[in-house]
Amino acid sequence: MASKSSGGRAHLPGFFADLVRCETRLYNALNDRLRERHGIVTSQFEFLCFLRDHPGSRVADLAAEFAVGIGATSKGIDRLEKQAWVIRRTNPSDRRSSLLDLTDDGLRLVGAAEATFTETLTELTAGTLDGPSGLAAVQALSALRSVLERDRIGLPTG
Amino acid sequence: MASKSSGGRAHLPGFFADLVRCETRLYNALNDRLRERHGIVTSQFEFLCFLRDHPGSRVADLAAEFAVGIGATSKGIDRLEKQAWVIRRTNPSDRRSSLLDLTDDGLRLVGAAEATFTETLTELTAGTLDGPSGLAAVQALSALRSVLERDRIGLPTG
DNA sequence: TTGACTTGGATGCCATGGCATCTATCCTAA
DNA sequence: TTAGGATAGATGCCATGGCATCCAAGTCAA
Repeated sequence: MASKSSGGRAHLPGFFADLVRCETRLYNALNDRLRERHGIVTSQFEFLCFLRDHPGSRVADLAAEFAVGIGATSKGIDRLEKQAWVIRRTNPSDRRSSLLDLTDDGLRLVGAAEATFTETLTELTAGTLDGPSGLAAVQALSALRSVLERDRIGLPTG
Repeated sequence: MASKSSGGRAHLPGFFADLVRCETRLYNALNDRLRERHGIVTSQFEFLCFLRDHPGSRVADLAAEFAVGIGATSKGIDRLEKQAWVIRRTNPSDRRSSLLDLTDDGLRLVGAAEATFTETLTELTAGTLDGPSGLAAVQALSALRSVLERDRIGLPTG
């Protein structure tokens, strides 16, 4: 009662539980579909999308975007490169790093996978995010994400 | 334009990205705090909370709740049992399964960890979930979770 | 009762991520 | 120029989760 907005605080634990459960189940369901239709999983789809939208990124850029470790990111790119969806180009202005780009195959793949992704997500969330409350949810999560990124919250060590 | 509520559909991919990024970073940050102060990670905290609130649950109940595989759940309980925070009691009415309960140590642990958990979460989300828009977000995620659970979306195989 | 089938969950193998470590490269100051 | 430190990221070890498999126990029909 004494603190302002204490009404919101009270269900923070519930909010977190819902957040994690939604994420887990959507991620699992998208994994199934993407694997079945395109032979990739959601994390790979996200890497490919990012590289399409940010060509010439470095491993560290992906790691920061997705809040995963550098090592894991490097290994993830290894796997995408092994499939010839991504190429590492030596960075001409800093030979410690590489610049990452999609191959033509990678570009085709991400286009096809994106259709599956959007379609599946639409189907899974049908109805529940329409309307003003859904819009508010979308905006609130976006705001929360911005704050977490600004404060560099939850970045793994390496 | 032709479809109703198409305005919401358009940013579904963005919504998903924000959802996953928030989840990842909050989970990472909570892991750090809980590990440092109590020697557990967030997934263990969640298991312990569930067992406190649902004593006598079976492995399958936890698996369903958290949308993880039975095998992974069994191994997670192994680890909690090894620390003497949880005990398996043979189920008198079905000897294939065990009933799970917190020990006194487990009960003390979950109480202490809960304070850290709520405090950290409050700190990390400070401001962004207050107000009517935040409340709507909380409710929308809760509704989405209900639908995903009702339709058994995203449950792993084993 | 018993034999076929189902179910709960324990276990093993593999893939992935965190973290520590290592190397190559870059930067800075003397 | 070069020595000391910082940085990018590749690699190795370990922990965890998915999935397949296996076994014990339950169910049901004949």
